[in-house]
Amino acid sequence: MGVNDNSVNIDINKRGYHHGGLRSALVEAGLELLKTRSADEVSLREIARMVGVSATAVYRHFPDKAALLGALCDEGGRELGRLQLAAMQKSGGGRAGFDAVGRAYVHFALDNPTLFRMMMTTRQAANFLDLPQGRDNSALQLLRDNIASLAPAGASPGQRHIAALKAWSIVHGLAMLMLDKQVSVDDAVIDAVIDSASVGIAT
Amino acid sequence: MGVNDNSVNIDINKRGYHHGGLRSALVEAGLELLKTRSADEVSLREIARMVGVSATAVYRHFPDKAALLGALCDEGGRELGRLQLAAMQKSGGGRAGFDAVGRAYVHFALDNPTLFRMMMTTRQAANFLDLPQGRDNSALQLLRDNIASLAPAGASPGQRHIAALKAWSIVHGLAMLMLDKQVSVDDAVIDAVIDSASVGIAT
DNA sequence: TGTACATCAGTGAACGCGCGTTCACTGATGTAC
DNA sequence: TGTACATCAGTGAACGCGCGTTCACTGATGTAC
Repeated sequence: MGVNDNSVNIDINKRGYHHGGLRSALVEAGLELLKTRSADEVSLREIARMVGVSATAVYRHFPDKAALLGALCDEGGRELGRLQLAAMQKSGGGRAGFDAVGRAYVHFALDNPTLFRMMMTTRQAANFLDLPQGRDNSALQLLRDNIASLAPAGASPGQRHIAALKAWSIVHGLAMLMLDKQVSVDDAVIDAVIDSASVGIAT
Repeated sequence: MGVNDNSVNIDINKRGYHHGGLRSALVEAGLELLKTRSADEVSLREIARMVGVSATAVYRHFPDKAALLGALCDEGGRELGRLQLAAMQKSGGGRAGFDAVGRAYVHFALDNPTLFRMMMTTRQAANFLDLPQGRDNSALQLLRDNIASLAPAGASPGQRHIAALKAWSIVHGLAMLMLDKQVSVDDAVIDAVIDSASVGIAT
């Protein structure tokens, strides 16, 4: 601002600008872009433009566009995990915990439409119902653990599996329907659906 | 096939070939293409190529690419409606009817991955829970009617609304998770989830 | 029945577009002696 | 402290790509007199 723009720009364009390297600046910008653009509108060039760097600079940090988008998905997965864990801890666990985790899931999707879609479409990460111990999918692990603890004592593994999948389907379906504007976004409705879902599970 | 390919081609290339006009041939080819291609791999040019016609010929029948894709969605909606109605009638209605309609929904999605996604993403048609009387969305109307008839006698309109949305979320979520390969496709699992969903509703 | 003209569904060449990616390069920083 | 060299993160020009769409056109069919 003002007279000294030149020197400012010079400072900025030194190494180590962007507080943590170009790589994380690109990821940050990418996540930002994904909030308002659909998947096919997300270009490597535009992400580079947002950061104020040439498109080719990206190739210093990622082998190709897919890798850049993959990094966005990774970051999204971590963020979702953090949000769900926080929601869980705040709620105190149990049925309230399940509700909180489900709500966090839906709200994350609504806050990050394209990122959420991309994570689901392109990541194999979340085949969590079939895995004994997901490594990095702590986000979804939480959901499963919750459901397991809520199911009636006499439930068979098969029944628990179906219950978990049903619960996941509810939050996932609700998120997608609202994302696609098939159902209008309404926090009270989200709460009510999730609440009625946990009734079904706990019974 | 064989010697007379020439005359065959000449016959084919007269007006009225393709049994019903170029328009429906394009729609047919488009639906076929959508079965194996993702949304951003679907090009107007390729659909035209499949039919054996120049890309510009498409503009005789549709103002632009979006209109062509819109026609595919319309056809998809009609097909889904037919399938759900047939499933419903075959099942005899009631809770079995709900299950059958839900199964038809999921199977349609799995059989038409990109089309289903497109219908959901780009069509406003299905905001059916908020509409008093959907005109052309008979497909989704069925689901709502079923749930209304299954809900307990004393249920309030608000409760029915939530129950309907929950049911829709379950089948939609299950379909999307399987479409995205987050959950492996398994008819028995589909049946079990939908069955456990209708227990929840009928109770 | 023949002729003149309008209509209509197709053709193929051409356009501009933004994209992902490659390339040879530059100039600042770090390191060895 | 100075010099020589390697490393590294960036630059900008250029590429080929398939795309949607436009354009002027062609030739067959339908219609009026």
